[in-house]
Amino acid sequence: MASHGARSRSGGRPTLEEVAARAGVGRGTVSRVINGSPRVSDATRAAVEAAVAELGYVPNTAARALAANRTNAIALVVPEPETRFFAEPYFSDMLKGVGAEISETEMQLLLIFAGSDRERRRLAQYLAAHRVDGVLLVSVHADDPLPDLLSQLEIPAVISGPRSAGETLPSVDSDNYGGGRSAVEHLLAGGRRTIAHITGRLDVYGAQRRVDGYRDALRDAGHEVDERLIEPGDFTEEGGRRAMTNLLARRPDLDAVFAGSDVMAAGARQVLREEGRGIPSDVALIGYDDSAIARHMDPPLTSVRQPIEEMGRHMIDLLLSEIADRRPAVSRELERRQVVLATELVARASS
Amino acid sequence: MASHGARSRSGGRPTLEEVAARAGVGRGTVSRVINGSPRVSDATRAAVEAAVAELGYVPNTAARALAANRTNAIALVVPEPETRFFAEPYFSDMLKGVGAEISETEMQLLLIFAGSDRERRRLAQYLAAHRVDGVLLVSVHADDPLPDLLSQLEIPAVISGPRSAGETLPSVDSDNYGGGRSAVEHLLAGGRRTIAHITGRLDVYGAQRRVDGYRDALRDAGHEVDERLIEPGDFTEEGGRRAMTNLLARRPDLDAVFAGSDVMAAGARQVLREEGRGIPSDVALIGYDDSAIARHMDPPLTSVRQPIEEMGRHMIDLLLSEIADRRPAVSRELERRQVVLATELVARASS
DNA sequence: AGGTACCGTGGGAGCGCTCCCACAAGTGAT
DNA sequence: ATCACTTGTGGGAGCGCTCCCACGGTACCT
Repeated sequence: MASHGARSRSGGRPTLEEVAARAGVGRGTVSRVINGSPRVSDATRAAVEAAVAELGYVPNTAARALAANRTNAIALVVPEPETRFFAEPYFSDMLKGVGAEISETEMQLLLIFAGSDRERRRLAQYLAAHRVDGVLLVSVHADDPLPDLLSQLEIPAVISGPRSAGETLPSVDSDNYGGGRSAVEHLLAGGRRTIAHITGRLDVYGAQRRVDGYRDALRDAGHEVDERLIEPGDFTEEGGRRAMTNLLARRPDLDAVFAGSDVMAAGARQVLREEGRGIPSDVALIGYDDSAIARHMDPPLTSVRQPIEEMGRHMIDLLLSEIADRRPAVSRELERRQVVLATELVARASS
Repeated sequence: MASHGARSRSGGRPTLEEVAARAGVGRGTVSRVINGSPRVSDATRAAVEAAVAELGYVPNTAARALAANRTNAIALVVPEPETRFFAEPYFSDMLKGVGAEISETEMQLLLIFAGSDRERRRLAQYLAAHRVDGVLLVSVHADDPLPDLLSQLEIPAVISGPRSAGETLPSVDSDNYGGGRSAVEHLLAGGRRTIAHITGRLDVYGAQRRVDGYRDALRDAGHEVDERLIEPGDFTEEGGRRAMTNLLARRPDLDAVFAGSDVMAAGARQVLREEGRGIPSDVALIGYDDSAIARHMDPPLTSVRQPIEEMGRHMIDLLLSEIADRRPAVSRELERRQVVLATELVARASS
């Protein structure tokens, strides 16, 4: 009676204390059972579990987070203006993988958009407040300050697509090099000889790797690499058009084009059509991503598929283990954790 | 010295108490400033704000949630197996709108997948624990138990796409009726007379409304509605193929098709091609959603665009106001809060 | 002058947990 | 029988806030 009375603000939900009373044990014991500690006798554990079931007890996350100084939440940070990430199927597929994997755990997934400067500042505050146990970073640019901020704050993070060959953060990526190779090898196998490449934005490491794959595949097949056959694009349809136009001007004799994305392939296709080149009769065309566009293009577009959903799963796995065995930053920098998943060439009528 | 010593588990971040000490005021006063209470003198407020800035103070969310019994979080619940929602551009666009709007606030966005039974049970627990202040429900089926669970738990919720004309939950929708009408009116204006309709899944209210719009547009133009021109689809490409085949068998004289989705239109297009019907020379084709498929189809597909991003924004707005002015459920059932946004017909070469 | 009304402010109590110390009881070696 | 562990358990203290009561100070009435 000394206090202002039970505020009972929790909407009548049972607390640890009540479960303890019901089970005839102490608070600590219930906590131990809830958290799966082995230091509890079987009989006691059973009694507590019964009480939990009878009362329909659900732990209060906020109290837990406050007392234990962890949040049980991880953030997926989306650099929104990067439309590439929002492009189908990348975004939804990755989310599917992430969602599936995380729902196996007690963790909750926070979605944070870091597009505008305002949002970036908010995110920085957010991270400074340690409101998440870990961060999933997707499609980060080479010069993005976010990764550094994260390691400075010592927040575990996993990146999709390393920023460079020397990436220090754990990362999950698809085999862009192999994907590029397989596209070229497929075209060579189809008898093509003059194969052009429309690259993605070259400040994206994955796009560089695709170019590397393109080059090596040609070399390994005994072809010389003509730099005039490589034209930079920017992942957009318009960029694809422009690149295709330039390529045709420089090497009108080309008989195949490997585009660094389906969207750019769509742009290239338009130009080829306008120029009266048949696909695949005159020019074979290959895209990258295996998006809806590829399936519905006319002719249907051969494309390199990335296991994006699986990448999402791996990212969560990596991040969780990163959170679990946090050890001194020193030893962690030594063991690089990089996962690379294989791509798959989906052959269709365009090649 | 009586205690186990300062645990200092918060990673050295400043607390309210420290800010108070620095500013030379009490804890309560700092709290008032942080929460924008008007009951603080200007001088005090300035002092506190200075201290906050100097110390780089960021409030601890968990402590706040625990003390105030609210979470400052809202959940976006995604019924994952509903591939329709995951279809481009629906998902990413809505997320863009939701993300943009929520980043204007202090709220955080949780993404929860409720596909499998396991996930559903987890969600129920989650909600029972009142771990979010409100819920955004997308693409809910007429028989989904979730909405009832939410109102039972008295958790504010907003639904995208009402389940029926008598929807009791606040909802945001696009004008499916008007969209259906505009498609048909466009075809009529183009001189088409025998207009077929491939519907979406009719257990989706929006799909029904599109049919209603189709019917009324024909009637209002003085045409009779031939039920043989209406064929149920299921939003899939294969469903579109099947429906188109049936329609051609029944009414080989049709000169236009309004498909309830772009994907179904893509299926219909294949069949029309196979049957040697020219698009739009013999048969005009219209889709719905204005997805990437529509833009890249050959010929480019006329389609009805929904302002999905805007819908996302409105959903957040509705939900926040719902959370803000929580009042007795009785009075809230009376005032239905339903927002309907206009669609836009995007004319392309297929019609 | 005394009363009444409000400010603005300080700080106690408590939110529901986890952490950890203390302690009883049991086990085995000496 | 004594000592040293180990195992299971209870409960105090504290996490960093919000809520709300209490209280001194003004301002305005009668």
